[in-house]
Amino acid sequence: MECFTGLEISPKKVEYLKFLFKKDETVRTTDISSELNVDPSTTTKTLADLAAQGYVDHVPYRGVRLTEKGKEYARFLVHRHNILSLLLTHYGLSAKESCHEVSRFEAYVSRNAIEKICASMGHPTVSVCGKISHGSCSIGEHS
Amino acid sequence: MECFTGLEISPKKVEYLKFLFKKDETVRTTDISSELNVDPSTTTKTLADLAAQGYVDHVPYRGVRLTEKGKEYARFLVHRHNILSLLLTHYGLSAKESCHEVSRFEAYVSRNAIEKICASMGHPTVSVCGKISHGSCSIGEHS
DNA sequence: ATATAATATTGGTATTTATCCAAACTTTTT
DNA sequence: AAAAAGTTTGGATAAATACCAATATTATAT
Repeated sequence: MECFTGLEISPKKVEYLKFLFKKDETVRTTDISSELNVDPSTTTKTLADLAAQGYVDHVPYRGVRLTEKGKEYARFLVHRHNILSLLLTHYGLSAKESCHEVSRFEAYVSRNAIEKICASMGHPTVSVCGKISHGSCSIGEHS
Repeated sequence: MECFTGLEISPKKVEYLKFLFKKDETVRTTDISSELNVDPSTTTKTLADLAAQGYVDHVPYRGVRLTEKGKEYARFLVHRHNILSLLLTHYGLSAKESCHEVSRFEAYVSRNAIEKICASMGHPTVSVCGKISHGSCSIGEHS
């Protein structure tokens, strides 16, 4: 557990995992493709990478789902997105702007930074892109 | 003037321009290479790209310097770095951490966001990585 | 002023991330 | 079972980054 920096996967793969987390069930290649606006063959290939890294289980022609590791990681990814989006709204960006802005750079923000920002904000529970859970923070960890 | 989004150049090129801006004179390939820890041949090639995009003038075997466009752009790049670094220190990151963290994602933060953040902070004049000038903001523009 | 050293560029190659298309394959539907 | 829908494979491409070896240029030293 908790042995990740937040920088292990590429920007696009972050989107895949966040989507998978949101769906919380077995998802089909086409679902991902239409959500992310990429060719199904691109999805298949990306899924192969994510499976090789242990984030998803992919059964060809059947579907994908997050592994336990993938779930834990995706929980962090969503949390990071929410914290950063919330942060930007504190500086005059609209909810939509913040969310969009964050999507561009979130993959490069470390877990360490997010934990500090989150703590500094008092572990907020609501963001502009949805509720915030703290399962990936010090707080909320089943400790 | 001011017709850029802040997203026109890649992360590594941002570093080249910031360095060139800092030196503020003709710089040699080797200077850049040792600063950025890349092979001189890599520098030469990157410089060719930057020249093609109009940010630098490169005289082979002689050196590089920013064009006017490059200077204006680099001014923004430095400003962006400073604003973001300052921002992170407000959330419990040390100066060094902030600077390092920001270096990873700054290339993906838009000018629009920076202007809003800067305004929201009251156009601060000191950051953790140096003084902040506002030549790339609404404020400070010779208007 | 010329050999040598230092610096820079070119050409070739590689990796990572991301993407598409066409063809082949599997599953579902009719 | 045939057709349609969905998925995967194979082949290609592009951008960003980077290295090495070879070549070219400039500077230095004698």
